[in-house]
Amino acid sequence: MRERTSPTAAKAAPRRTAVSVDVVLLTPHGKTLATLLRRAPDLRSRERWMLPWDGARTDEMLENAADRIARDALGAAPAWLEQIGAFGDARRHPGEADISIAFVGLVAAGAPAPVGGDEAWFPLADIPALPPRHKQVIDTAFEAVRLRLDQVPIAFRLLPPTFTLTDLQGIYEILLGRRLHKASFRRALQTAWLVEPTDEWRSEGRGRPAQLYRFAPRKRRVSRRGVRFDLLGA
Amino acid sequence: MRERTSPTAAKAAPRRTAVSVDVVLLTPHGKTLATLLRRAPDLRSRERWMLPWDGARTDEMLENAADRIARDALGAAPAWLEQIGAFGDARRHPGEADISIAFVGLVAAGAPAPVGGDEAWFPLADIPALPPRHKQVIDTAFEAVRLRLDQVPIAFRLLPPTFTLTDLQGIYEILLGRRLHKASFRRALQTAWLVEPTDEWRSEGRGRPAQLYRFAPRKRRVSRRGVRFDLLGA
DNA sequence: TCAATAGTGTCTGTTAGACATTATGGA
DNA sequence: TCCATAATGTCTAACAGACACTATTGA
Repeated sequence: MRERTSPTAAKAAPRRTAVSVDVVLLTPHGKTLATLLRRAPDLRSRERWMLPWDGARTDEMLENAADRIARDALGAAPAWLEQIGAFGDARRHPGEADISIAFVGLVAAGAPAPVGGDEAWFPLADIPALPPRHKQVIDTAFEAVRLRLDQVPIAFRLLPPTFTLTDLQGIYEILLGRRLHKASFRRALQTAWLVEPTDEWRSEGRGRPAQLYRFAPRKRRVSRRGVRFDLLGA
Repeated sequence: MRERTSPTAAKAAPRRTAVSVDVVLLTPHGKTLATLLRRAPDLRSRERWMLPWDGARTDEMLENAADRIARDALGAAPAWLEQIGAFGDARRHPGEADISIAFVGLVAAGAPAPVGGDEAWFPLADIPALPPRHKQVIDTAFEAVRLRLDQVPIAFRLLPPTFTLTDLQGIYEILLGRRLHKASFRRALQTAWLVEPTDEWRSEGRGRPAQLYRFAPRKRRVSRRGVRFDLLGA
């Protein structure tokens, strides 16, 4: 057994640490997601990119800082914003932050490309070389979104206010990484009372036009489901 | 649309911030969970408690800091340890930390009571007045454990190496906050290949003795489940 | 007309929960 | 013996996935 430090030793004030707030913005992009990267000034004028970030301020809530950073990068507020954790290992950060507090933000499909030349959307499969900590943060962000998918209305934040059920299913397929069964998907959606039809239809090339729906949750699921034991890794 | 700051403005080094690492240790306690609190020295010699915590050090990974704090408080390593996020709102922290990075640790049932008089287990329903940020951290910790319950073998970390299936079901019922069906629970457990029986039995008062099992996952669940739409709150 | 996509009805295998029954110890 | 708990078999309703079919547009 280890020797135990006296509790009063822990009363010492925390040392001062360099802390950043880093934001992963995600938006649908074809059959995958894209994330917004900012050009990092580089003395050797190479192409270098990084996540939008800023130093944490003691006079500002972390959520507010993340929202500010996201608005600066996007020109608009993301449709959803949530913290995914603090990253404090030895991986390098572009601002030399000891600790980075990361947020993930969702942006509805069809967002305009960032106006300046300093930010751009990159498909997740085609991310350029990044500071190591940022690479880790992006991976964690995608995983966090996937894990919360059926508890939080994430998919609807990645779509405009009205959308087709095929659009919605496509988002779920991107996030889950696998195809879903169309009839089952719609049945589950119906019993969950999550969407309501509008009186508009959208024609997409050939084929029958699809009805547009809006997100309009009606019922509170009491979730009396059994245990699932979907345990991963050990 | 907001005026956008130049990207180079974000290149300024983050300011120095007081950061703490705070640990929520959880263990089963009757029909609920208990968390370990440490006595906070108070000048007016009132009873004041807080979570075990320490200042973050720049020469130490956050996970290592949490593990060290947990070992100091417990006298032993917790069976599981995971970060639950950074808390940086205005709520007061006992060390005046601007930002607290919180971890949750699981301790198997039957852990010995902490040796010194400075730490004690408190049932979740009976937590004394705490620094506001610590109250929030404990609530978040319990919620984080509940949400990860069917993705990570959390319940098994709250039990000793061998346990009865009734013990295991009890842990799930504590974490889910509702009763489960015994036969269904055992069927799901069987098809998941998560436990294997030992050749020991345990007699608990009257009734037939229960066979002891150990956690021994055999199969990797490929998880081809459909979407569930268990969306909460909006 | 054909091709392509939207949307739906039916069937079937799986599974969760209810219920009942047997098993096995202690009081 | 009686009681309490463990453990399991059977039935049924709910549901997910497969399949087929109709509907409706553009080319």
